[in-house]
Order: sequence, then C-alpha cells, then structure tokens
Amino acid sequence: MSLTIATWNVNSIRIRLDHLARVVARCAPDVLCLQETKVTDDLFPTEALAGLGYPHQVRWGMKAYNGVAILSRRPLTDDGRQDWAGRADCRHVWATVDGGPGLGPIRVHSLYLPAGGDRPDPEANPKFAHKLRFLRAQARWWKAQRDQGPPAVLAGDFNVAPLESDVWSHARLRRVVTHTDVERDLLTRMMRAGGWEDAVCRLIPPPQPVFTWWSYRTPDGLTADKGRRLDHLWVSRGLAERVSDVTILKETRAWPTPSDHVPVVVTLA
DNA sequence: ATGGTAGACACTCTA
Repeated sequence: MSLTIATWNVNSIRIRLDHLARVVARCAPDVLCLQETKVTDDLFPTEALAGLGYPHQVRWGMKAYNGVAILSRRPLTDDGRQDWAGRADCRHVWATVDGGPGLGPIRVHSLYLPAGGDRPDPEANPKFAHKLRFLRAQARWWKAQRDQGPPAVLAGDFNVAPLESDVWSHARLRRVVTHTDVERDLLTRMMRAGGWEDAVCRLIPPPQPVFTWWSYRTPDGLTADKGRRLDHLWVSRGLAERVSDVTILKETRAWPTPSDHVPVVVTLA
C-alpha cells in the first residue's frame, strides 16, 4: 500500500481545472494540497473536482486572494483550519487521511505562507514583517505540536527557498525576498522545531537544484531555468523512511496559461 | 531604480 500526495499552488482553482485534470491523468495523487485557490467556498468547483476523482474535500477560501484546500480520493476526517499572525486570510487547513496498511492515519496540512512583498526590510515593508511574524508563529506552533497526534505531512507554498541550491543564482538572490538569510534561517528553524524532514531532499539530495516556481515576469525564465524552490513537502520523522518517490511536474509550467508554480508529488510506501 | 506578467475584480490589489 502507498499514498501519493501532491502540493500545488494553482493560482486560481477555477481557471486551472483543465490543468488539474491533466496533472491527475499524469500522476493520480491520492491527496492534493492546493494553495491560492482564490475563491470563496460557495463558488468552489466542488462537483468538477469530485468528477476528477476527488469527492472528499476540505476548502477554505476568500474572494480574490489566498485560499487553500485538500482534495482526496479517500475520506478525510478531523479537518481543521487556523488563522496566523493576527489575520483571517485562509492560509492553513488540515485533515486526516488513512494511508492504509503499514502507514495508518496521516494528518495532512495544506499551508500557504505570505509572499512578503518586494523589499526584504521589515521596517519599510509591512508585508515582509508579516511574513517573518508568520514564520516565527509557525515555529512556535510546530514545536508545541511535535510528536502529538498521528504522523503528519506539511505541504504547501512556503514562499521561501531555503538552500543555496534552491535558486538559480544564490549570489544574485541573496537580497531578494524568498531567499534572504533571515527567511532561510526562520524556515529552517520552523522545520527543526517541528521535527520535520524534507521529503524532496531525501530523494533528491542537495546540492542538486530543484525548482518549483518560475516567475511570470521573466520572459526567458523557464527556458533559462531561472527558477526557485518555493513549494515544499515535509514529513514527520516517522514517515521519512517511507518516502519512496518524488516527482516535480515541471512540464506543467510549459502548458498554455500555466500557474507559475508546478506540482510537487511525493509517494509514501 | 524600475518594470516585467498573471489573476481577480472592478481600477487597483497581490503575487
């Protein structure tokens, strides 16, 4: 028995339904963690996604911005949601899925961390200050949650590229939001506090570069491979040895009218 | 220092 979990920032679930169908045809994940759904729950495409094989859904969205969801082929139980850094902006949901014999129940989190604006200065840029507050709060939360409840998966768009090999040029991006020292340090702290292990790094060891995002604004960004690894899938310690496959679906970025992020797909066996 | 593209929504925001 195995469980395949994907995480993908779709940049609008309604405009990405066709791509979602193609992703499902490609890798048939059991569980899909989505970010930037950009839709309120009453307008969420529940039926269309059930028709793709995902009748079990947890979604939490708002108008125009943010929004997260978990779609599953198998029943979801004990679902929850939480606000962070003093804002009600639909960035974190979770639910428990049965991984089957040998895996048992697994709590899956879909998380969308703030992008942080343009200037990496918390004094001058309130969005960056918010991002740092969010990261610190996450580290505190996961430290308290550590070793509680079932084995867990934390997946999503974290908007931080923590390793030097997570960006196309470490030297040129060190002062760019997503790859500054303070963000990289806080994400590492959050990971250690929760006892998380990076499932992708487990099978694709650094410094092998892995990118999951290519900016819309860089015309040659994809062909020149000027990417960053902003999307992550972490597993709690008990699951680290179960990571049996990792796939980054880079091809989706070259499809017509793509999301700027691509799916990260991890199989636990 | 600036502007580049995309999505939502209603003209400007966020990424």
